[in-house]
Formats: sequence, C-alpha cells, structure tokens
Amino acid sequence: MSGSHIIDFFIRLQLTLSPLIKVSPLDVSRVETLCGLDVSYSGEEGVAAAVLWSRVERRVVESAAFRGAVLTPYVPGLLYVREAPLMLAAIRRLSRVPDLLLIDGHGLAHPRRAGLASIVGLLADTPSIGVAKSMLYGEARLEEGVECIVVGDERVGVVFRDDRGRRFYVSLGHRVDFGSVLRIIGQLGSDLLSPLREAHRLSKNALRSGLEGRPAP
DNA sequence: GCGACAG
DNA sequence: ATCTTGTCGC
Repeated sequence: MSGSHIIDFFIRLQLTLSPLIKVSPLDVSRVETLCGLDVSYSGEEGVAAAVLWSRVERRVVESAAFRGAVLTPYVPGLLYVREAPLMLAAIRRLSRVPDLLLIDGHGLAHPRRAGLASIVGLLADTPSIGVAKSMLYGEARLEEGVECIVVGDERVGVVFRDDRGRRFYVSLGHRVDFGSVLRIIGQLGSDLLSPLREAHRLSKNALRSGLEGRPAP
C-alpha cells in the first residue's frame, strides 16, 4: 500500500493544503461555543459526532452526527482522509457555527504540517485545535516552564495533563496561535476535554443504536 | 535497511 | 479505531 497512487495523491493534496493553514491569534474571550468532534467505526463505515458545548453553561447545547462510508485504510499521517469528510458533514448539521473546533488528533504537530485538526479547521473555515492522546511528530520539551510540542524552532503545541495526570497533546489547528492555545487551556482547564468526551460517547452510541442526527424531543 | 507511526 | 471479561496490580 505504501507505493499506492491513492496514497501518493492524498499526500500531495495535503502538501497543497498545508500552506493555506493559518496561524493567527484567536480572541479567546469571545469564544462562547466549542465543538467536540470524534469518529467511531464499524467495518467500512464510520459515524462522526459533533457536539456543541456552551462555555458559560458548561454543558452540551446541541449535537449532530453523520454516518458514511470510509473507503481507505488508516495510514499514519493521513487520518484526515478517513475522518475529515465525516466530521465536516456532521458540523454542517449543526444549526450554529461553533467558535472553536476541538478535534481528536493533531494539527500542526504533523510531518507535513497538516494534521486532521488543521485540515478540518481550514475546510470549515473555523478556528480549530487538535487534541491527541499520543505523539505523532515533533518533540515534547520544557520551555519557560511549559511542556511544549516543538517542530524545528517553532512551538506548534503544548502538553496538557488532566486531573488524573494523563497527557494530552494539544496542537494548533487553524486560525489560532500558540498563545491562543495556552489561554484556551488555562481558561477551560479540564473542560477542554469535556466536549471531546461527549463527542466520543455520541459517536459510539449512534454507531450502535443506528441513530444519526439529533433525537426527536 | 530499520524503526516509528494521530485514530 | 476495533476485537473483548475478567483480572493483576498500584
């Protein structure tokens, strides 16, 4: 599979999108809604869940899901091929546009500077941040008291520890910068993970129950 | 050639 | 990610 023209194509596409990904400050004080995104699978199909989380109410205020075919196997570095189409479809089912997307996976902490989180943010034209459970690319090291994810001489993310000490690798997605990510983490604390937990739960439940979209009231 | 490799 | 219950250990 490594010499496949399909894989070659998606790598070239990723290299084309990479320079379009924007690093810029985000006005964190005006981020009111976060959107947690995750995908669950069953064989050749996947279900993406998009959970809208209110920062002030600290709860889920809306959710949507999208079920669809997944045609390619997982290839490290090309997670976006499997998950971005489903996530974007789920986001489109929300009645509101989220202020910030939280995505399972990396953003700029990627060998081609274009991880899933960055690509979804770019294509949705919405600020985004990646939250992964393990490293893919870059080096985690202490800088000025902060455990950063560094690629070359650039800080592309930060290591976050939840209350149980588990590490999460948070990296810049799209339309955010390092400072913005630090402020988001500082202000949300463990609630940074809440929308993602809920998205994880929803995608798995929707997969099993066969349900999709929002349940009838 | 060898090892690493998000979900 | 997913296949899968109880079980060994801090």
